Amino acid sequence: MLEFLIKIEFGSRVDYNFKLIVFDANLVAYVLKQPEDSSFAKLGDKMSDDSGLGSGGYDWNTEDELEIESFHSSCTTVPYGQTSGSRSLEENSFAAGPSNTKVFDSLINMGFHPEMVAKVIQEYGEENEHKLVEELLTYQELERSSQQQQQVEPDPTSSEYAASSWDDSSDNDDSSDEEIPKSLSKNDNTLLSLVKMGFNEEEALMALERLGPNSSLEELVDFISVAQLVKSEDALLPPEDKPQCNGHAKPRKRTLYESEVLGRKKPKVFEKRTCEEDDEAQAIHLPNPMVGFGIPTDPNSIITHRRLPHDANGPPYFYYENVALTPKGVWQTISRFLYDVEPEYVDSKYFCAAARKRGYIHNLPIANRYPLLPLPARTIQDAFPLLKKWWPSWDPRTKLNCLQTVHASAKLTQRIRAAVEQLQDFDDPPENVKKYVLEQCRKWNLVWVGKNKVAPLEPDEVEILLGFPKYHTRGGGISRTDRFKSLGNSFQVDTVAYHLSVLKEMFPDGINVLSLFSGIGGAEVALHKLGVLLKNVVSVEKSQVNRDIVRSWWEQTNQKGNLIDMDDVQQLDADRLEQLMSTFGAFDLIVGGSPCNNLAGSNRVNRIGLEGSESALFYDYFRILDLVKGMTPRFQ
DNA sequence: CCCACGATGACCGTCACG
DNA sequence: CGTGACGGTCATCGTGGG
Repeated sequence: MLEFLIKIEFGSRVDYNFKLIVFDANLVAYVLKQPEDSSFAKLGDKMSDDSGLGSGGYDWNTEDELEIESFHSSCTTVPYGQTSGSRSLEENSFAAGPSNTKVFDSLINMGFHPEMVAKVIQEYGEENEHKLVEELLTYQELERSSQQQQQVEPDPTSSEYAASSWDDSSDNDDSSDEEIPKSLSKNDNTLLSLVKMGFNEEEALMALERLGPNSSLEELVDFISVAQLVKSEDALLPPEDKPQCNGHAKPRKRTLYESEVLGRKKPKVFEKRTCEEDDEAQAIHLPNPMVGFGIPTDPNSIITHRRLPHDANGPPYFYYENVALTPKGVWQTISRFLYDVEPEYVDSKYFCAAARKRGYIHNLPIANRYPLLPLPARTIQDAFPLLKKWWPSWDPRTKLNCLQTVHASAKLTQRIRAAVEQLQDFDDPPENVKKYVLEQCRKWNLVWVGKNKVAPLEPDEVEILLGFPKYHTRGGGISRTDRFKSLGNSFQVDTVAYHLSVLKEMFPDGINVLSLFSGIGGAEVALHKLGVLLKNVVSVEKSQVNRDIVRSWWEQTNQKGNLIDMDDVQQLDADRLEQLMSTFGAFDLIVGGSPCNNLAGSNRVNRIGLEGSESALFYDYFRILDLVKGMTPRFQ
């Protein structure tokens, strides 16, 4: 079966090639002059450095992209599969090069195909991982859109099988995951031979994958030669045909690919990303005021209709959350993974007395939302009436800032007391004292708890602000520090409940929930408060204390359904999901907020973006969501 | 009006230590 | 387990210049 596909694929590839014939005499000359140079990568790097513009701006990887594209949509049956099998492939293909396996590993862990990862690393180097992710996403988009195209208008000569093979096997990736790398690892020697012959290992690898494990060395050499020729063909595009892109090389090949190969409507993503300026222009910017598609307290703010990208539609419904203020580009990446759904940015200060700026990406309907009742107090003074007595007139705060995992030290509150005690007139302090005190109060979310006294909030108070039952996190062996930590990492229940409220009417008999990174169960509490019956909840949470909290809440609220908890998202693979779904049926909702450690502004140590060790768990959310999405039709 | 510039403020945190 | 020390990025806003 695999061989059959590959052969057809090869045919289709040749079709593509002929659409792209443009010769680059310079490049051909260069290649010929250096027949012993085994690494075309050098050339590629050199070229892409001064990239895009001018006569030297040869776009080395144009053909690679086609290769990836066509290979991926046909041979590989798991779009973003991540397997141990891929490892061997990765190691083999990189053994010869000076590769940073950390970067490679991390990209593989995000679920990208090793082949694609190898390509982009070669093209862009390893230092800018974010860039690499962007590129990989771009490839994925391309793949997705062409896959759709194929489904809509199958091409009898080349590509109809692609859609069907993909569809048929998207549910059981096990077979394919193993199949491809196995066959490749059997060809280590062949690969080695090709590299020794002076071929770039990537090209060799590509050829091997293309022609199958049983192809002869001659065939492979032939294939690579043709590939090289075609690469060079692409390079002679007249410069004026190349969009001017601020010195960045890649965009041209996309437009080329779209117009020449796809020849059909351009995927939105590529239009957006044609030039750097467009990147800027379409950068997701935060709404002001940050009310998302509306808040219950301002009917004028409410939008009841939006258009979801086709791929985004359920089942299952999904709901993803993370901090709104991330390093640049993070939400673009998240959004592109999550089927290009536009984030809904909401500040929970419109739901409670504390700010909490978060982005939510979900495919839920947005009409007829309703809030939990009673509405929580939305000012500090209403939420904590006892504080009013001590609140100075010159502290204008009515809302708290974001509730975090840490709180102010006793020493700081002591310093503030000292500063305030010295005042001759408490109600009218000098400007510098006022400024210092207010600054610290805002920074640490301090409240006035007595004469000259400020203090951080207690965990019980944080629970209330976040919409949890009082003492939700108290007792059962959890320390005060851990309470702050768990609460600081949690959902604001009222905000999430408002978004999830549409489920109540849709699922009168209850829902099955897959809750990833559950924490202290913000989503579960929200659903329960909404009166949505929880039939089966599979909850994945690393922290034991958090799992205990959820379990204890589950028992305390006399839930009739099942709570299955797990400690590691990595355990949740296709097999496990298959097992769960065949026991309970399909999941109706996949909810989760992945760790923000490497994104949050409070992190001074390693706020390194989505590829950070914690925040990269987002890719597991996506991986699992995408798996479930593929499996769901069978369990409906 | 537009743009550049600086000031201001907010931020689901990490680490070593006792 | 509690404590206390540790900046930088990013968005917004006001200002002054063209």
